[in-house]
Amino acid sequence: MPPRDMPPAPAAPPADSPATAPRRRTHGRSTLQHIADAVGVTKVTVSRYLREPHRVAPATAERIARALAEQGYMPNRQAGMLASGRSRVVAAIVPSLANSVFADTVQGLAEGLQSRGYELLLAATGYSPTREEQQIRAVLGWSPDALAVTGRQHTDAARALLQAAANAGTPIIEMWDWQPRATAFAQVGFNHAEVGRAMARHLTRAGYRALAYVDTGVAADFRAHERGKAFLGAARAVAGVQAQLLTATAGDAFEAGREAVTRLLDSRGRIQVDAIAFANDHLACGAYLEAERRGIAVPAQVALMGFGDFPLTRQLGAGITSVRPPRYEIGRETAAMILRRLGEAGEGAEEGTGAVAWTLMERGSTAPRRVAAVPRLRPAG
Amino acid sequence: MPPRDMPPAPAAPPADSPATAPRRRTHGRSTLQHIADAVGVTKVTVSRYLREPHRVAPATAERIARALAEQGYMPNRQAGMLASGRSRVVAAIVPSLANSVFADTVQGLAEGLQSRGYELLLAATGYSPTREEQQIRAVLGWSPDALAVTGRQHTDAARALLQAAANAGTPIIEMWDWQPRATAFAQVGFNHAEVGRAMARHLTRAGYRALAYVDTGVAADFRAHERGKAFLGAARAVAGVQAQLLTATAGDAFEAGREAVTRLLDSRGRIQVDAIAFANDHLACGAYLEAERRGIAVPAQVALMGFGDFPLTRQLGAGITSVRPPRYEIGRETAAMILRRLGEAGEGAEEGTGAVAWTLMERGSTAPRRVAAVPRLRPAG
DNA sequence: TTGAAAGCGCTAACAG
DNA sequence: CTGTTAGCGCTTTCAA
Repeated sequence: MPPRDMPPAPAAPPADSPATAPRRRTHGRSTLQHIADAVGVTKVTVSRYLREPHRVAPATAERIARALAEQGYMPNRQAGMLASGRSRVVAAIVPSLANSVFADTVQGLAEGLQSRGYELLLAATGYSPTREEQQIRAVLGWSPDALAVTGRQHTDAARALLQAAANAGTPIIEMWDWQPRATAFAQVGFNHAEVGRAMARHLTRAGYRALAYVDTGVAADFRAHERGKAFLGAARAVAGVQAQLLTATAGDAFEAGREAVTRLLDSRGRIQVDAIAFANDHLACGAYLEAERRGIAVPAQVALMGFGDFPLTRQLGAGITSVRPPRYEIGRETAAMILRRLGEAGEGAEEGTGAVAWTLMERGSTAPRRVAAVPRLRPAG
Repeated sequence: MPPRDMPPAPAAPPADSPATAPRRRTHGRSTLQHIADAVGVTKVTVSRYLREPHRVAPATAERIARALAEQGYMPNRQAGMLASGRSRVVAAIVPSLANSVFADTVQGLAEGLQSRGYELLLAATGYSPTREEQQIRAVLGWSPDALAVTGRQHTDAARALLQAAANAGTPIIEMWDWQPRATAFAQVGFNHAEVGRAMARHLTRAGYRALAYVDTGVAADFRAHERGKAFLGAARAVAGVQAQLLTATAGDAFEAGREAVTRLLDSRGRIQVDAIAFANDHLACGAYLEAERRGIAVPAQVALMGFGDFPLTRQLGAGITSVRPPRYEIGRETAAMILRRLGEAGEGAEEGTGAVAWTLMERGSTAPRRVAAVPRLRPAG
């Protein structure tokens, strides 16, 4: 009874289809109708088997299963989405896939989502707000069940698109940032101003007094700018501490870090600050290599710290102090929050605030300065 | 005449729709029908305006344009795909987005494709063949217009899926590898055996005689294994040259590179080979740092070379010699090949072989060995 | 436990 | 230049 196993060539005219007009074009793939014809049921039953197997008679189920396997059936997601209105797709937009920081977040997202049968649609903006707007527009065309974007800075048009989607019931999550005052959308991340302050505190407490923050040359890395601003504010608030701001050149981040160091040298080639914080670890590592080349001791002559906790920070010298952002955790928590809002909540279904913890990884590059180096800060007696 | 501008709330029952049965559920988004109602035409005209604007009367066109903007219309891609049978989506499957090598390829792909209005659907396998199979299955459900995968090693089932898709007319491209004998699918990449041989040749010509190849600990990085195999073969074919194979530990690649160096030390802490080639630059850089820590001079006591041309290779010591793979170019050429096969060929529409050139970047870490170091290879006189 | 009917939003002929 | 007709492959009531 089960007919030929050639997928797209049902032997007889399908009972359920208008026998008069032949199928217009079939893309070579087996459809529910083909399976139904092979088994001798209607496509509804096959569809039901696929979604709620227990609601189909065991005997029928078995024959359907066989036909499915024989024909190598693969569901057409477009059709499914169109009919059901739910896509089982979550879209995520990140600045750059080449940045390992976001790659880890995406990894966490993918793991959390794919375990529940959701597909991940990914787009990168290259740190360009207008490109982000385009990408938001593009992915919304896919009717994702949810959308995760990076940060809280968007063009007005992008914001409008997000707001419209949110109003239509699509969960929108802003990743990698976190503000205490609730914003228009859900957030999963941490507060970058807090990190900037913590970096300043770490250096001042270790006894450093002449500080610099080297910001990234990437204009649209708003979070790095925010850390820098907070760093400077917190540093300058400490008595006896000076702090200056530099902006790294664009291009190769290692070179930019090297160059930042050379810009901080005086005419006799001596470093003018005693500690430098960087917007990211690439810059910090480049700076370390330049210091090493010039015979500037780290941290004896200058302390260095970065952000991102890249593997290389553990390899250079006595280690470069860095802040470990919860990159993977942001992805996981975003996935969890999306699933919750989609009503797919697991056990611990409580809605969190979306705040995720970061850690300051203290390494040799910011070892406490010897007291002798800051004599004037202690009372003479 | 143009009615209210509330998108999903057409004032009157749509002229073109069955007025008896109300729309079942509308996802809050404006549809072609809404626009048509607002303008007073049928949805076909609106659809036509979207695809072939010049075939619509200027007056109508302008009113449609206005309605489109007012309602913030966004096409439903699922519906479009289902109706047209073409998705304007190209899927790509890479081992890892965290690996900058593939990130660049994806970048090239995205640029080449998005300029022609194609969307990129991305999936990562984590270097797992079974995961690749799952991902292939998943993305094929989206009916992509083309599919690019990485490498030529797939599970049998994956190969069958690809073959079926290819038979159904979907262009399938294997990226990052290239075999002279045509394989089942189109290829865009380079020959890794050739690279391995070139690496061996580079070292032996520079006068190194005791070689090692440190392969990656990632079991499914077949291309690295291939380079290693060819490296050993070519090295051993040279008179007086010895070559051994090591496999790096898994985990942090810098640490693995360090560890490889320690494994190559004799009991007195002296390095037993005079040159090491690595499966990738992370390993090579880790090795350099370990050599530096131990006071082993590079290249005087040991030469090092890697693969990938990562930025860090330009920063350490006098530079680490590496092979620059055409990462971005592979993406671009894959895009071009796909567009050609999809009949969207641009000017230079000739089908190439898909072979893309790599470059050996010679740096200080493999400077030619002084003659004195290999005395026994020259005739005593 | 299964089926019939209707329709998701859009495109593709073919008329007019 | 515009409309009519007929689906794309699947899900969803509602009946049987």
